[in-house]
Amino acid sequence: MDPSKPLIIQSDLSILLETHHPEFEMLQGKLARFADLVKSPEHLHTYRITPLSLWNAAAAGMALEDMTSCLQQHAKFGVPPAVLTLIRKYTKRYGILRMLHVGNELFLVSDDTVVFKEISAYDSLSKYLSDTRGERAIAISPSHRGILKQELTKLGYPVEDLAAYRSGEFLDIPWRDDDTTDEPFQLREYQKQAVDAFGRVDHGGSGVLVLPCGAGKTVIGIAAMAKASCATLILTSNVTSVKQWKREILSKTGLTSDQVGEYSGTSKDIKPITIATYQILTHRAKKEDEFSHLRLFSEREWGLIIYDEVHLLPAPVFRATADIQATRRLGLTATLIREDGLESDVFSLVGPKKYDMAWKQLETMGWLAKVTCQEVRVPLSLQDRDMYSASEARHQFRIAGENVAKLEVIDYLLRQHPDEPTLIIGQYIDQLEQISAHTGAPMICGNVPHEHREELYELFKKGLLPLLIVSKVANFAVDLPDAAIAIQVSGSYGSRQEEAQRLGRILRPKRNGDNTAVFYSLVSSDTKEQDFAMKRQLFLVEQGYQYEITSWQQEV
DNA sequence: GACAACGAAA
DNA sequence: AGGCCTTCGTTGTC
Repeated sequence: MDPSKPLIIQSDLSILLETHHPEFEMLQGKLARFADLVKSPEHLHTYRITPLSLWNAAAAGMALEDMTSCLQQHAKFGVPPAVLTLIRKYTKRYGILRMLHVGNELFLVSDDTVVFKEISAYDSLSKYLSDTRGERAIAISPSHRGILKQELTKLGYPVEDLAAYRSGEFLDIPWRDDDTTDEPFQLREYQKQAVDAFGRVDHGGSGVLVLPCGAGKTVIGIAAMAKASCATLILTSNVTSVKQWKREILSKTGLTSDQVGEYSGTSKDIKPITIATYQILTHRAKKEDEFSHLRLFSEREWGLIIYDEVHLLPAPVFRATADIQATRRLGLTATLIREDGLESDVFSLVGPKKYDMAWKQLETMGWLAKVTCQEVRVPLSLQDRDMYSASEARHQFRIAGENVAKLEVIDYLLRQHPDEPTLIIGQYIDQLEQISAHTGAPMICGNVPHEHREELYELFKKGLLPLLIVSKVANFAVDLPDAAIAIQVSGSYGSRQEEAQRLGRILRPKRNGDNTAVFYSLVSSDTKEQDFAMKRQLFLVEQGYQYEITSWQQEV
């Protein structure tokens, strides 16, 4: 026992980390690789180790000894033997079952005959596992490759999929020789590592790369495409992003515009490289209709499918993905967290985590700005306080979010940063209109035409407009210019992704000197909003951002 | 055939 | 639990 150590390991696989300990930051970085942060009050953070967090860590190349020794070296009261046993057991599970081809046949194999017996005992699996070939192999129908992995993962038996892929239609994708500059395009070191981690054939050909906003995920996707040299289907979250992929592909590779198609509401171009939105794949005119656009998956001999923002992948696309397991798949995301809990389907159907890069590490290397986070607690104004206590529970969150006392905090913060490009981001149109009227700055929400948006973006970029107020459009607008200050005035309940996305708006490296940016989150004190704010921050705290909490005192 | 306006879906 | 944004596909207009 050593009380000076910062970790307490509990037998339910939760870990407590003291935040004021000198080794806090180092351990935060390590734990994030194989455990999930579940609570982050000021003095003591709680992590939880789950089977899935261990499998993803193992798939990304983290050794069992790295995890256990990290715990053993820093545990105040030692590591309960039962915990070590469980970690070992779960981690080793990944790799016990493997899927592979022998000749043209697909097999589920294992050296562990006990595990084999265990899974055979499940009634729900028996229909996939009838064709046994001795004690260590079961022949699998190719059409069950996805559903079987999905089911086994849910039952606690992840499958390492080393089976072959179809090569798909060949397509030469050369990097463009750039005539206009002397500098040929170069992947950054970590981008190369990510592409290599994905491409390692001995580890299976599909998986997910986890990198922060602004790390260049598109470029990594293009590099993976170029390496695979095949017809590629790219799925992404919205039309702006479709256009962005197309632009990047045309500028970075030797492909011409007649080889790159957009599949969306307006055009249904299926080309060797085709870019589509998740929305069109899951579009139906009526609820009882079928998802007719899912046919896109088999309209061509795709050799690679890229799932951009894989944390947004909708359920019907999972189902379609289960059916195309012989096609290589690459998932790209800033976070494996889904607000709907379908993380295990990403793992089994798109693929395990192959590579991750911590946000703070990119910051240290200078690829991201140094962001300070501040939560400003604002007491409810008198009128809002009455309304808050008199309202039904389901209205209270909004009242707290729209607290008018936030206006004077905004004034104060704007005075603190007079010369820096600033975004105010919020959830409620009414509130944002009020702020717009109060500050005189323009607001962009859903019904502002794109043409007008672009004008405002342009002015903001040139520095002619110092302040821009944006609604939830900020969650989607790929082309929203970068700022140095972000003030979040309200948000959607406990969305960790939204918080990360908004912080992402100020991450791009700053040209002026110290490369710093500030993210403010305005929260009504002693309300529901305060509880949700903590939940929202979890992902960023896991990534090493510390929220400094200040209480707003009314100015006299 | 282009494009604005609208309702439905998620 | 609720609010907002986006996108699709259809209809109406020239």
